[in-house]
Amino acid sequence: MARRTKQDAQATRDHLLDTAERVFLERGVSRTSLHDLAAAAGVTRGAIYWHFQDKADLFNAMMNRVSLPMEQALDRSADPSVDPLAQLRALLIGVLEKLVADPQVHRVFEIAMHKVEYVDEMSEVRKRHLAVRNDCMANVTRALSTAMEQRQIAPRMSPADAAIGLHALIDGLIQNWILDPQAFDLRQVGEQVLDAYLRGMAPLPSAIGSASANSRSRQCSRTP
Amino acid sequence: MARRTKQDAQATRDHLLDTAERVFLERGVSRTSLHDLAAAAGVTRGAIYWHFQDKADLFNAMMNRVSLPMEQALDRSADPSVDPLAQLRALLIGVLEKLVADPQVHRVFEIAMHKVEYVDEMSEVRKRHLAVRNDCMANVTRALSTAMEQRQIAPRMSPADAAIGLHALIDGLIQNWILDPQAFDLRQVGEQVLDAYLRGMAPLPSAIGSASANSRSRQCSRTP
DNA sequence: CAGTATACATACAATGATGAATGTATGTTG
DNA sequence: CAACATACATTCATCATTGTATGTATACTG
Repeated sequence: MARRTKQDAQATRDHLLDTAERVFLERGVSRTSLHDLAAAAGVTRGAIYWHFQDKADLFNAMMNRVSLPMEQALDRSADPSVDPLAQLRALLIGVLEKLVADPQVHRVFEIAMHKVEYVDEMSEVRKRHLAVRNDCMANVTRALSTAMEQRQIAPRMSPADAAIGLHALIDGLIQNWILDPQAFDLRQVGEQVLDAYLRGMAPLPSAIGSASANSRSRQCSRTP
Repeated sequence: MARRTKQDAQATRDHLLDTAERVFLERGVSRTSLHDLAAAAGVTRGAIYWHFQDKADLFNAMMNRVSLPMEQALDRSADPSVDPLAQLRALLIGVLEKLVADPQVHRVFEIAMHKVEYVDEMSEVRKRHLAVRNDCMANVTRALSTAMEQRQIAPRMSPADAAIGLHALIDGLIQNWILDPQAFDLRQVGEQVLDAYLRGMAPLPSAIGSASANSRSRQCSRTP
């Protein structure tokens, strides 16, 4: 075969990444040779080496297809002015919904969690994971800080620690759901569990007279 | 070299597993050849093939060295009679403490989470993980059920769902701590976060007159 | 104190993965 | 339309890994 048009080349590249999602999910990243990938995509290794430097480069491209949009989405929705807790809640539930609704996100998350070893060239992926997490945690911490100022949550623990817990809760839910999606309804159970945690951070209703603003953390039945 | 005494053989086996923990952590499971392992342990592949069928068998043995004791510990401490919530709390915090205190547990957890791909022969490890989780979840669900009967927690959600959340919370904390142990104090933050979640499951204090038994979930300052 | 099973080491054959080098037909540009 | 860059395919040499088969010295057993 010979040179195709640029659109064709882009299609080949996309198709390679789609195929990588499938094959990585099946056989794991390290057990998948570039020959396997090429064969599954109906091309030869030459095509892969044309579009990507090596397997790690291809893997990063595959991850970025889903992680970049999600990061942008997270950064866009930062408006800490009114009802930060409700915003945070909506945002986190939105992540769970995305995971359930978008099979590509599901696939890539499962690969990142169970089908790759974070060593050598993949350890930079882990660093990136850490960076994304820290960024996310900073956002959540900021939101919780504002929520605390507005007396939506009580100052039992620092916003940073509360954010760690919130992040761990969502992370753990996703982790467990990926491990066995049949086990429970991520969206519904996630909402219940998330509300329980938020309720636990709310001020004591017995101190109703003390706080100025609202003390409810459950005007939450939005985002169906 | 030739035949050693039985104690020597057992020592060789243990040393192989110790070495596997180190090398798997460094290079990942699939990128570690049995030659690498043998060399790192100061033996040849013959020794490995004598003690284990293959790499998967060795990996399972390595996992079982820490998972079997933990399972037994979990099963032993099932006494749902008095204050099930406090018992559950102590048990979960005990897990976090174990993780912080025992570097071997730390290593093996990190391997299981970030240094192995759950495919092919390793997929049975994943099944085992699922089985252990289900067993654990059953225990937690039972404890929460009892707690609900004793009005320690409110019937907002099913004990099973609440257990999912609790497990996710601990899982997520561990996951995040393994990812970056410097980021926070697993023991202390874990306790705070766990208490927040439990508080969120408690009955509303406004309904104090309705419940018969105790409504406190925080006589918790045991297990230092 | 032989004989046997044990606890490894060594050697071997088969397979498979990698990266680079090269070939080639075709779009694209001037 | 010529010249060049592109988008792959093909080939090759090298190295790594695996499982097994065999060797061997020693601990244990009767």
